[in-house]
Amino acid sequence: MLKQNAVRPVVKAIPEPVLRRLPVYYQYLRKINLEQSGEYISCARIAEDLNTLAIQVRKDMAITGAAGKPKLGYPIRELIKAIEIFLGWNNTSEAYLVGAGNLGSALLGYQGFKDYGLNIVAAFDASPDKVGEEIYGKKVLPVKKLPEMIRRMGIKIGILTAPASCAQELADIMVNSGVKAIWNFAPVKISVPEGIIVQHENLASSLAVLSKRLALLLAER
Amino acid sequence: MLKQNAVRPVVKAIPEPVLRRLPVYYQYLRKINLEQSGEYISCARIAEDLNTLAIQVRKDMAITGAAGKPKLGYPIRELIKAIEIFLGWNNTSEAYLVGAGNLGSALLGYQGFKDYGLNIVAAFDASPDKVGEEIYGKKVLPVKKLPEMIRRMGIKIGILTAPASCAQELADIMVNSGVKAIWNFAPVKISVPEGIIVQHENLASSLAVLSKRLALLLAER
DNA sequence: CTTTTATTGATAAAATTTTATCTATTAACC
DNA sequence: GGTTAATAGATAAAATTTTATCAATAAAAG
Repeated sequence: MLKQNAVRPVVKAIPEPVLRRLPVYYQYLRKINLEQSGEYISCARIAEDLNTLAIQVRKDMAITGAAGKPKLGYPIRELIKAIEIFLGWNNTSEAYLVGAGNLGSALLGYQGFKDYGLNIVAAFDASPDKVGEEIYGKKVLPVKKLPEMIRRMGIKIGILTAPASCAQELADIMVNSGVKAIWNFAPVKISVPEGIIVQHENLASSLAVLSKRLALLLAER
Repeated sequence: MLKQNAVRPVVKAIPEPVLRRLPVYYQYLRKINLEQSGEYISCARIAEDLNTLAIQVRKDMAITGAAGKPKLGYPIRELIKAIEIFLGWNNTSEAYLVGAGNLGSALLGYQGFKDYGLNIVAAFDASPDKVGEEIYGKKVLPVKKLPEMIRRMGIKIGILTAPASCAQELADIMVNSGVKAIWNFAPVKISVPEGIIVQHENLASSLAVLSKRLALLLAER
């Protein structure tokens, strides 16, 4: 009999702060890779440019498995590759976007996602006005067809940009049809069964950090 | 002579995770306040609904200064008010948005900001096509006028939704004209003088967390 | 009016994350 | 080729954040 507990954490949980920093390095390194000719880059340099600490950069890189050389630093392209592979951005995942409003349209038009291995295949909306339209080359389909399409295409990622009032309902539909991860832009918490991932994107959270810092700054006299 | 160091941290630095959670409570509490009739709500209930831990909720609430009553919980409306005041969302700040592209337009159209004390007064863009337009009732002005307008209106917050390639340049303009905080949606790190706040909103960071979790989930067989 | 119980608030422990220090490696220089 | 210096990698310490425990309080019940 196999000891399940001993086997499970082969894939050690990655600290969220690390995961959030990796894309920052990634964007930076790709830029550097285009701009400069050198093959290698040091932690110190990365840290300076991104104003953080060299040690943190080194630790973060260690997590992706990237290896550097003493006196030289990390090979830039390998570093990029390592992050890409680590995050699973090397092979594209297809996603449906649900809710073709302002924000939804903006996301449909965002070219950057392909760099992150995300391909938004189509959009869905409840409004008859929007259905049939094309937004940045992506078809807008009726929500009614969502379950069938998720199943047929084996879609695992849903991007939820619908109003708060229907977010839960749409999340349920997605989950029941086989979606495993929901990127939730609606400003409400949505409940999902265990084993389903919800990544809540909350502009307000970010704004809160800014607001409070600004308030403190301005209060300093 | 006053000891500056002793005086400075009257306003204790607030942990960022706490700041990021407060808006989640805020959104939740406002919803609860409309939906249910009870005056009070307990940590346990909040924690259950938001699936987190009661202790964490209590700690977070303590930071805002909100006080609860044994056996009853927290007065809902006071809690909402406490968060609002704590984050400085009770009095509105005016902001300019720079870069009226897809994302910029989406933000201009987002009604929620007024709940967070943020009022986007106008947009600026470099493209002559966009200048003169109105987006969701907000005028799009030429970037050339940005410095003057920031000064004249005493704007402290800039929302940067321009392409990566001109982000730094626009940030410099804003800072030089008096902006104290930049909410940066461009996928590049921008450098600012000390004392200026940059809040970097990186979709890729959020996506990274989702990607990795999904990869781990699917790898679990 | 006393007892019970749910709940906050305070204090303490544990876990995690960040930062520092030290060691080993290797390219560049002499 | 040996020496120096820059840099990654490993280990350890510090700081922060989360979670647990316990004590105090006051509403509700008897």
